[in-house]
Amino acid sequence: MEYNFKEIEKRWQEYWNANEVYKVKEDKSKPKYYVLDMFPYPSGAGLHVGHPLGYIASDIFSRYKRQKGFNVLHPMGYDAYGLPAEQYAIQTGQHPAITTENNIKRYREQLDKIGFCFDWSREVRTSESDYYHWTQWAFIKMFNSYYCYDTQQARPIEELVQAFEEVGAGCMNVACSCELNFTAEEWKAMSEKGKQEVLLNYRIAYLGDTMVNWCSALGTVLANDEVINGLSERGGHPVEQKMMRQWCLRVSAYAQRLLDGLDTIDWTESLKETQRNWIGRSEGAEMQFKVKDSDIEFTIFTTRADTIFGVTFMVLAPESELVDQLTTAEQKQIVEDYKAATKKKTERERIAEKKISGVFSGSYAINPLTNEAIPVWIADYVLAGYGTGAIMAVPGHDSRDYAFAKHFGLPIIPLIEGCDISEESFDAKEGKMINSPQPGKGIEGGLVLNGLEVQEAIAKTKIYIEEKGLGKVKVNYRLRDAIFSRQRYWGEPFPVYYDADGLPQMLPVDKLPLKLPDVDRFLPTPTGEPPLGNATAWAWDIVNEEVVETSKIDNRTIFPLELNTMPGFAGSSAYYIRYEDPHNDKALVDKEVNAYWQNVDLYLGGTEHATGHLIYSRFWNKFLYDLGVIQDEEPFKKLINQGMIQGRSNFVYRINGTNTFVSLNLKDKYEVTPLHVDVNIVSNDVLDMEAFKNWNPEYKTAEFILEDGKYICGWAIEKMSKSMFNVVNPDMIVEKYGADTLRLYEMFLGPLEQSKPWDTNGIDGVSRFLKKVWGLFYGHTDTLQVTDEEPTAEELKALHKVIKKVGFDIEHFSFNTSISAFMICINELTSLKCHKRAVLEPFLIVLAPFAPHITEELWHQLGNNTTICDASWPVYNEEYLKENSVTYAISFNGKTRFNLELPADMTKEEVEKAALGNDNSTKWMEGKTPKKVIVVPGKIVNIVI
RNA sequence: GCGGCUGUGGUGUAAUUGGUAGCCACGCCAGACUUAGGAUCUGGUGCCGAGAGGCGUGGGGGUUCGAGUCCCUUCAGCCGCACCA
Repeated sequence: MEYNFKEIEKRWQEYWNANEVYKVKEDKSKPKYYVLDMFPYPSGAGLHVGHPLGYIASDIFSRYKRQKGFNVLHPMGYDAYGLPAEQYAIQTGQHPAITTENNIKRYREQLDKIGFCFDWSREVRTSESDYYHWTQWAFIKMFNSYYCYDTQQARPIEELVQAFEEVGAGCMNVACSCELNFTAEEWKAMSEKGKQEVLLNYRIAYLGDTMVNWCSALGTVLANDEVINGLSERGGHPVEQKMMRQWCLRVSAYAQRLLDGLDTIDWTESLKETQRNWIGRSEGAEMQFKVKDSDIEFTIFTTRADTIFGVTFMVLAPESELVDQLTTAEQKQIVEDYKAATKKKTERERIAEKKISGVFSGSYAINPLTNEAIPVWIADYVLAGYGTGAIMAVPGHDSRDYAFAKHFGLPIIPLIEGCDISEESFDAKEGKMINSPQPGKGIEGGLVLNGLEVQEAIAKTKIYIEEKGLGKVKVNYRLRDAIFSRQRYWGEPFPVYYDADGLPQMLPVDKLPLKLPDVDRFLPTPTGEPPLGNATAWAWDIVNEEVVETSKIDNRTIFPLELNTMPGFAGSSAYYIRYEDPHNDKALVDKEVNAYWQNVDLYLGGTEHATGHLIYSRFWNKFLYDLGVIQDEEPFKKLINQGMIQGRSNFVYRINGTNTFVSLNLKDKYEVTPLHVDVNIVSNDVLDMEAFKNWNPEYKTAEFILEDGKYICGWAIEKMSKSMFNVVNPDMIVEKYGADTLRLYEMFLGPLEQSKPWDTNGIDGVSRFLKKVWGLFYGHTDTLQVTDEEPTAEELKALHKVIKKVGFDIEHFSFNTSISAFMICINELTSLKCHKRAVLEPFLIVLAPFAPHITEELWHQLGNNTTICDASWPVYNEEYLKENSVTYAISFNGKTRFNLELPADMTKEEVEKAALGNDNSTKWMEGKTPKKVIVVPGKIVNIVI
């Protein structure tokens, strides 16, 4: 009987669906385990073989955990809002909801074929209103919260208002956009509008004027992580900096917690490091510098407070507000020109140019420690967005300041003993300080750093400036607030309207969800408003508390709704929580349900989300934790990044000017052009010539120069993409080899976390293996090959070896080696014909879930009435593995010379004796007596002569 | 520039975590069965050497009886951050 995977897989797929085998409920009698995959964006191209890699791994792990007695939550859903569907809509007029629906259908079909154990009853889609209801709800909560640094958590905004009424803003240690200082009286004197404007500086979701990444090609702003080297991540369009009023999330308030949290989670070091870089904590000090002959004072940030005596000039970012204040009349023209020139350049150009430029402002600042006057320059190498947009320049010990000083002939002072600054600055934070000014000479206090190590000097200077009130210790973060508005249609609408004062107001939460309205065109309105401006039914009737059609309104108080939509990361930030309680219409998640499922135990997905989704999601989660909605501060306990599957392209070589193609190893004899050929008509690099002729009319008349009667194609590793004809579709593999083969092969390809090219060439190995498994049960007959014989000791040993190894490897996410181990086991068990075969079933269920159909009959013969899916992992018994003999490697002076098989229960002394007392040893010892004999039990005996 | 990761046969990889390097596969070679083979089965396959034997985990050095594994150094590749003060 043939191994008929098509029939087997179809039958099981139907069985699973009909019986809802993988549906899970909270079950307090079992420990929970939560396995999550990063949900896919359902693109029009469907899945290629790279997509299921992580899903297969998580599926194996889920099935394993389930067999180990855990109640496993393993859901799946769709990140359904996003740009591609909208771009497609703009081009074709097809509504994104329709394309998305179609794509999801296709995805589901493909996923089902591969045989995953997802609980589809918990499916979520970010574009469904009962899902984004809770995205909008969280946004409102963020709007109504501020961040308190003292308690390190989000607090209700009412508390802040109360504090303002009682003590004003002076001594509040809270996160805000710009530091404000007002008394309780001043606060009370403000108008309601004024108060609201002030509060926007504190809210966690706030409307603020910020420099944004504006991408005119996409017609929207983008978050920092969506911009790579000055180009948009999607589409690669240029991005410019622009000041715009946008919704933002105060992610920066959580910087320290996002950093600290990394130490509590089990992620790869490289990913944590990427996040640390992105958060970019730096400890330093802020110092005030007075401007000579003026009342103006400005603040700089430095991590090298110890270099204060080496400051020879100051630099302001051209965008800094101080520039206008500090520019003297005679420098005005030159400064204006410089500002204009800088503005014209994109950030990308500025970085790429690497040309030193800058102008003198005409003003001088006073070094607060030496009272010396130092020139203030304006240069674009200082960024407005980081720190205070102003620096003290220490050319002796900072390479950028050094280059600037050399270029403009400014003085350079060395501050560290023995450093050579004739060619370059000395940036290292090590060495003994020199060149502190002598105390007394009219210098206040007198800070002397001479002789101190750099680190000591930094600490001493910080203390000094705090004591003297010259500045304060400050921690700076690179992490910016997230810009949360997109001028796009296909996203979550904001639950926001604007009142008569133009102030943003939240919709009442009981009116959520605010549904995305229909529009007939997806481009911005003629007046330049976002696409939602095309909706006729898009205003808020405050009296009747409803969304109304503006065209039908007469004499009612209505206010315009926000026309921006939320960005992609809004919907993906808390989806894991929603899976726990997907149909709850009272809350994001029920508290008790959340207390049971908690956070994600294992999260699988690609590294590409390191600075996007994985930061936002942690932020969002921490915010919900602060609210008390969920019980865990971190969303994902363990994270595994599966590697990318690259494409393996094939080439044919056309002799120039002909329609003749020459095989790979003969091509050097001709002038040829390599051409991509569809990998699906190539097998083991051998071209199917008939298929090639039919592939493209151009090649209908193709002729071939063969080697050994075959046409051998060349190959290269490239990104998997349509244009390179190297896309391998999982459906085709399933069709040809079966889903179990696909699953096993994807795992067998190599370590999960490594990127690797897809190469269908090796798939025959696992395909043969599964046929062998089949043969193990059926032999060459149609009847099940089973006897009642007890298994032999050898068979039991093979079985228990594999129980141990496969279990261990799965727990360590080493799926390739666990499959290898299983293959060895099957090879060893070919003779096993007894009922113990049933023990193999758990392995099959975990690694190749359709295959247990093979033993379905056997299962019932054995009197089991549970479903095979409930099988439990076999109990490992060390006893069967015990060896009765051990092979020792006998070495002389560290060189192994022969092996010796000895009984396993020998003592060290007995082994030593046996090792020395044989002919081989006598030969190698050449009559000498051993100086030392080292016995490693069960492994090696080294005899030192 | 700073930080992280990775280097093993013709190929993908493995190594009980310091113990006979190359498991399991692909490919290749030989054989068997076949009208046929892109089917199946059996055996072989790190490199050099006719052989005994020697050499082998990017290179160099070290620790150790013993190193792919630990330490130092160097080279190559991939990834993240980057006029971040």
